[in-house]
Amino acid sequence: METIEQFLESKNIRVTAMRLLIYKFLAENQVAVTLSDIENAFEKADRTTLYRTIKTFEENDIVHQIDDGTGITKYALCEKGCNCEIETDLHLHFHCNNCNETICLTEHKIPQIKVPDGFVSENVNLVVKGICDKCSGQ
Amino acid sequence: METIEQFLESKNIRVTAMRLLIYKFLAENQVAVTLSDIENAFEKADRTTLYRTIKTFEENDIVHQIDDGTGITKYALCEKGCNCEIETDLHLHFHCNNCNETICLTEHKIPQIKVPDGFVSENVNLVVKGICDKCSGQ
DNA sequence: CAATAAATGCACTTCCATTGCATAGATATT
DNA sequence: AATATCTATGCAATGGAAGTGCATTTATTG
Ligand SMILES: [Mn+2]
Ligand SMILES: [Mn+2]
Ligand SMILES: [Zn+2]
Ligand SMILES: [Zn+2]
Repeated sequence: METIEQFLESKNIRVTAMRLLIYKFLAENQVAVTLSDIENAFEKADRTTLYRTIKTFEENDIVHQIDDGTGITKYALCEKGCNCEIETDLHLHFHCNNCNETICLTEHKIPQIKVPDGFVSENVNLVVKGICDKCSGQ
Repeated sequence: METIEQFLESKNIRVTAMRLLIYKFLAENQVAVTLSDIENAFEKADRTTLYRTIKTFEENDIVHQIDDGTGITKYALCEKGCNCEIETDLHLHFHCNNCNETICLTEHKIPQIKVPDGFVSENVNLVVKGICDKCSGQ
């Protein structure tokens, strides 16, 4: 069982208190979070530090960015076995129009999309909007 | 053959010089344009007017908004027969990582996307990124 | 023509993302 | 251990795009 410390070191990222806290925060949240969400969770920390921490994570394929169409960038931990380095994030994202939460549907891979002749598809962003299970359920 | 004037009137939009110019500009461009693109094309006009014109078009299903992941909203004319009022834009969009242009692939409809139980899909945003025909071709 | 309504232009605001630079903290080197 | 070196953090400022309030111009109506 790999600790977070070991995991970060394996990515050649220095272990700091802040990074551990933010990593744990992301791990606790099953939904994608905004920078403001992180900011609210760590009011003592500076916004820039949080921003740069998440960028460091992103550059090292620890988190992936999600553009769910709200205009605010969201972030979520990559799955364990994900190969962000090689291929881009292939699962789809769901944005709830009711509670405004965005979640990774990591089980749901994006289908192969046909593009016209002459076009080369490199990656695909697929966001489904609607009502999430928590909001639709009773 | 319907003129632009008649078309705007059919949508209960007053015909103004500015609106005609912007409509023509959109019709000339086969690619999706940003507000800045329009601004550059009409340097004499005020940004707010351009902004509000495009919003008016959007509200009346003359143009649709495209979020291609660049962070900058783009707009394109709706197809003639499109039923924006009823269903959301169902075709996919292609963003070229080389020339940065985004185009509507109106022929390519978005496939039915399965979502997990409890989730309700209301609409889907699908953007394929890669290399466009102009950039890949020789 | 007067009264009314809509479109335009200017200024300003808000929100989020991003950067420069100074400082604190950690690592490496002697 | 002391110093030099590098990295992470914090603060302040910037930039870009979207959006709004209000005055003015322009069009429409009676
Ligand atoms: Mn995801
Ligand atoms: Mn389109
Ligand atoms: Zn919900
Ligand atoms: Zn291209």
